Parts: sequence; structure tokens; C-alpha cells
Amino acid sequence: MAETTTSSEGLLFLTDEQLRKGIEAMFFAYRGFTSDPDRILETRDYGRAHHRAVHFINRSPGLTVSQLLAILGVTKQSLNRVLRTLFDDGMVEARVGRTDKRERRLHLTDKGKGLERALSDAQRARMRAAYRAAGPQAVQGFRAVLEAMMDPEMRRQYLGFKESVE
Amino acid sequence: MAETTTSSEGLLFLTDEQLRKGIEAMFFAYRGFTSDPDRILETRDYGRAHHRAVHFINRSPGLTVSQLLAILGVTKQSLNRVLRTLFDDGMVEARVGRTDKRERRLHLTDKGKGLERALSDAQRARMRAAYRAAGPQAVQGFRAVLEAMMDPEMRRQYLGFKESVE
DNA sequence: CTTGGAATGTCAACAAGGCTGACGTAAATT
DNA sequence: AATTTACGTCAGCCTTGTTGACATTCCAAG
Repeated sequence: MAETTTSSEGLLFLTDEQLRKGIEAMFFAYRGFTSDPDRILETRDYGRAHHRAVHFINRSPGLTVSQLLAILGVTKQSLNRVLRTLFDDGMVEARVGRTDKRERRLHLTDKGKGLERALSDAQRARMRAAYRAAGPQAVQGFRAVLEAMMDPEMRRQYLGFKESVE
Repeated sequence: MAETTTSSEGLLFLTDEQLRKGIEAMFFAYRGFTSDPDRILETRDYGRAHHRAVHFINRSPGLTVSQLLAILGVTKQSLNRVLRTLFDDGMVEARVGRTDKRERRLHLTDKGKGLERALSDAQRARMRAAYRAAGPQAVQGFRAVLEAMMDPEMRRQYLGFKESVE
């Protein structure tokens, strides 16, 4: 399939056709990647925006609104619309910051954890299947290319997040 | 980084944490993947939907509306809105099918090719940089995992498309 | 030759989830 | 005391997705 060749100097020869294939691979794979959670979200009247919020709150319990804003890269108005419904539905709760009382530190409720689990179970299942099908070598490469494709700022979010905070 | 281990039976041991990392890698990388074209599109008053249409028309000149519909996975109303602006701006032209006159076979004009080139140049540059940074081994793995992550239907679109038609 | 279905376009209405701009409040900081 | 920060909110706009309904043109089969 992807005939990548390496020159004597260790440089990759990449044709436009190979790169196009990579681009389309991202496009089609991302669709698969989101399709399982999307189906679950639909039944619960949520969208991808809710999924993203729930995911990152679960990943880093106690993160503040502005930290979440930075990760998601959307405006506070946009995030707020989503967060509000999650509060109202009892999925997420905000605790006033201990040191800085202006902050609202976000946590999943048990109900929220249930939602998160349903979503991530589905997504992990597909990821696991893809990893198994492609083999351990491939997994390393997959992660390496994706990491190199990120904007530096996002790469920092990806690599160095604080495990829980409070 | 990704400590994947292989058992004696050749099975992968994948922790939830490793899978979560993969999931986030997709999320953050996709953002990078789309950011360069997005910036260009903004200056020309187009959106991602236009990019997708232009990409696939360029890839398979002469494809029909329903073929494009199948690839993009949106409704005809949604696609039509986008196609209309591309027609009006002289980016895409439709030629009536030779054998089946109901079909409108889509082609990029020279102007459309210019747009496509600008977009794909940007996207390819990032892809190429990522490939180079990750190395040839990684590229194979990247493609293998993404391919395994696609829905079967999309995998067919990815692997077996007809080079031009008319 | 007629008729059903396919390929396409279009009008209308709606929703999600982005955005900007403006404004308000409480708490921290200077 | 004044300013800045963290956050929320109202209002309005845009893109891109959706459904439903309807019209046209043309192919294909009875």
C-alpha cells in the first residue's frame, strides 16, 4: 500500500498521491472515529460539543472553565451553552475554587460519569479494534504521526496535562 | 511513550489510558489537520464544506452529484447549497452526462483548480512535515490504523475510487 | 407507449454550534 | 481605590447540517 521510500540520506520521498491518501485517510477515519459516540449522543439529545466537554472534564477533574476553554478552542459563549445544559441535566457540577473563589472547578457527577463511560466505551472499542487490526508497530506510528500533525500548543495539551487538580 | 506490549499469543495489551491517548491524539491532530485550509477558506469566504466538495471533485473529475453525496454523507440539500456557490463563483462546472442525461458530472474549472491547489498545498505541507518528523515506519502504521478505524463503506471509498470517469 | 423510478434541483423551516459585541458581577491584584 | 481576571449572559449572526414537500427530466421496463 503506502510505498514510502527512504533515500540514502534518510529522507522520505513523498509523492502528492501518497500525501493525498494520507489526507483522505484522516477524513474518512475521523468520521468512523466520531460515529459511535454520535449515535449515543443522539439518543440523549446531546451533540459532539457535549461529548468533548464531558471527555475533558473526566480527564482532568477540577479543571476550570478557562482551562477547558483553552483546550477546546471555542468561545466562552459557545462553551457556556453546552455547560449549562450539562449542569441542568445534573451531569456536571461546578465547585467554587478554594484558593481563587472566582474559579468554577468542573467535575462530573455520577450521572455524568455514566454518560462519559458510555461514550468512551464505544470509542475505545473502535480504537482497540483498529489497534488490534493494525498491530503494535502501527500503533506507535499512528501516535507519532498524529502528534507531529498537531499545532505546538495543542501538543502541549496532549502531552502535559495535570492529572486532576483538587 | 505508547507502551504497547504484545503477549506470547501476539495479542496487544491495551490499557484504557493508552486508548484514551489515542482518542485525544485523533482529536488534537484533526484540529491541526484542518487549521491551515480553514485559514485560507476564511479569506475566500468559504467553509470546510466547500473544501470537501472541491477536494473530491478534483480527485475524481466527472463524478456525479449522487456519487459525491455518497462520499460526503450529507443530504442533497446541504450539498446543493455549497455546490451552488461554487458554480456561481465559477469554481465548478457541471456537464450533462453523455449516456445518462440526468446526471451532472462535476469538474473543476481552472479557477477551481487554483483554489484546490492552494488548499491542498497547505494541507500536504503539514502532512509531509508530520511524515518526515515521524519517519517511514510510522507512516505505514498511521495509514494502517486509520484504515482500520473507518467504517467498511468509507473504507471502500478510500481504497477503491475510480480515477476520473469521463 | 406509458409508467415507475432515478437523478437532480429547489423552497421552506429548523437546529446545533460556531462567532462577535456588549454588559454585569464578584473576587483578586496592584 | 482602581484595575484586571474569571465567569456568566443577552442578543444576533453565520455555516452547515437536518426534514419534508414538490417539480423536472430522463431512463428503463412492462
